[in-house]
Amino acid sequence: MAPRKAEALTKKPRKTAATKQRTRGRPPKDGRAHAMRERILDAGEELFAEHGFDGVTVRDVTRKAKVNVALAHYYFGTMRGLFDAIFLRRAAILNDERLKAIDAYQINPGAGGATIQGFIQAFLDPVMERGANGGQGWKNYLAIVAYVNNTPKWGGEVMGRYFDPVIHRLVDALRGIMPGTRDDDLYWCYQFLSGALTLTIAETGRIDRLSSGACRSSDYDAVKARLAPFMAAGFRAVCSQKHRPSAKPGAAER
Amino acid sequence: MAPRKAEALTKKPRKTAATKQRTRGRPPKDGRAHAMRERILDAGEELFAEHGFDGVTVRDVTRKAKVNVALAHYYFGTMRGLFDAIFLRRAAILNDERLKAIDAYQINPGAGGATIQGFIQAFLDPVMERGANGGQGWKNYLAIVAYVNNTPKWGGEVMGRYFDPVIHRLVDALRGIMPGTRDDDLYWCYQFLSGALTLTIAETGRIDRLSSGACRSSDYDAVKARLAPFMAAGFRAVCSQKHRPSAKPGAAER
DNA sequence: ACGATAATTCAACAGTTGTTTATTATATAT
DNA sequence: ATATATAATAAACAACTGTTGAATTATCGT
Repeated sequence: MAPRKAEALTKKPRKTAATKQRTRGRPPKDGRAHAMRERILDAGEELFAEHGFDGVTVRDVTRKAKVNVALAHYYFGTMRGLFDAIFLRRAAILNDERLKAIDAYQINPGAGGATIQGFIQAFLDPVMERGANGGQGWKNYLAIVAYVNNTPKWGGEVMGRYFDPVIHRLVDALRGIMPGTRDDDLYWCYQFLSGALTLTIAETGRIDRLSSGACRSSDYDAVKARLAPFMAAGFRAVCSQKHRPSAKPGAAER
Repeated sequence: MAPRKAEALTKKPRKTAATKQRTRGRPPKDGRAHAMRERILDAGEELFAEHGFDGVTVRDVTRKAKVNVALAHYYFGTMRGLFDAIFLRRAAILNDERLKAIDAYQINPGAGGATIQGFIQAFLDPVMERGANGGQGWKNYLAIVAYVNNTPKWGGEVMGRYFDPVIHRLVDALRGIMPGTRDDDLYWCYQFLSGALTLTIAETGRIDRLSSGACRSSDYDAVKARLAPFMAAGFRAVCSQKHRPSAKPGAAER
């Protein structure tokens, strides 16, 4: 590996007098308790969002947080522990909002009753809201969720532990208004929805270049206006076709 | 880092006589030239598919390929060079097939003329075919494509360099049979398609658990039967709505 | 037959890695 | 006031990292 930093070494601040610079020991409290712990979480969130788990070192994180390396292990034990803490910090908040949004829609779906698109919109809205107006911290967090969801090593287990309840809530609601739909149809459709959402919150910048500027990865308003209608139509197309005798695909379309 | 291997050291094979084990130097040719070069590519493909770029070391690759570390640098210069070589090896094949599939469909779309679903199916078919019947090598490669597409660091540049032509070909074809469609609608819809496809070829195993076994990540036949109809319906729903005066989403549905 | 070239391993390099232990300073409970 | 718990840094650890240069053996062009 190539050397990363080449700085002139600073002269060691011998504690003669005058300055009395404290460099070790517990700091005097200044309002915020656990301030450094959260600095570590924020720095890690930013770095993991950009480089993934394996692309980040503990020292990268503590350097960005302006904190000693050992402090990360003091609070989180291992690097994996740090990652999990970052993942957990916002997961509960987001999942709670999503469950409530689906419940609220089911209780009061507005005129005409509940629709597929309505449930999907409820499922998506909290994510869109955080992505659009939650600040950089939430953007970074969503990028981490995208990373985890797409990583074979973790996509199975880690995502499931935290996100499954909301997803089952959505699938159940959709099954309720599309009676007789097969489970495999429902879950495959959910996967298509999940993939589209995942790539969106990853904000890779790919669509920006691909569309020559017609779209911007960060434009959550544009996504919000299109994703739910798109997905609802997809669910309807796949789940309504009565394909018991394995009907050839491509029969009825356009 | 925890120690990785703890093996009893083998006794050094002093070249007295009899065995005459050659351990260094150019090997006598036995049919296959560049056999070791391809062993490195295969080993890297498998490892990068599972762990991503940063989760793999050159030594991991050469160990799996049963080859000396230095040989990887002899052939590929840097680790990044190795990754690029792996990415490139199958990219040309796949893209060529996809371009031909779209062309073939446009020339002879069958009774009733070309459809949205038809073009999407042509775009997807080569991927589905390789994923279903291409063997483990192609599965690993597709997982790498998924990894690159979802990684902010590379999703923008690397993917574009190799995959853009096929995508523009698809988008142009779709614009042709949906005249007047706005470019942002088209490209956002493509992103939804791309995300769904990406998560599928990542084969994370998530849907297996989520669906309690109703779906299997590796079941490309199931995907093939559902993805194109789903996406075609989504494109139609988003691209046909004449939303010049920014029509409220959720107005006409179900 | 022979020199050049290609393909491979060996051995080392300097820097980085996750983690641990020792040390220091403040806060808090008694 | 004093002991204990908390929050932080400093320094070290052994293992691992990407990469390079030298050594070794086979093939190929002449």
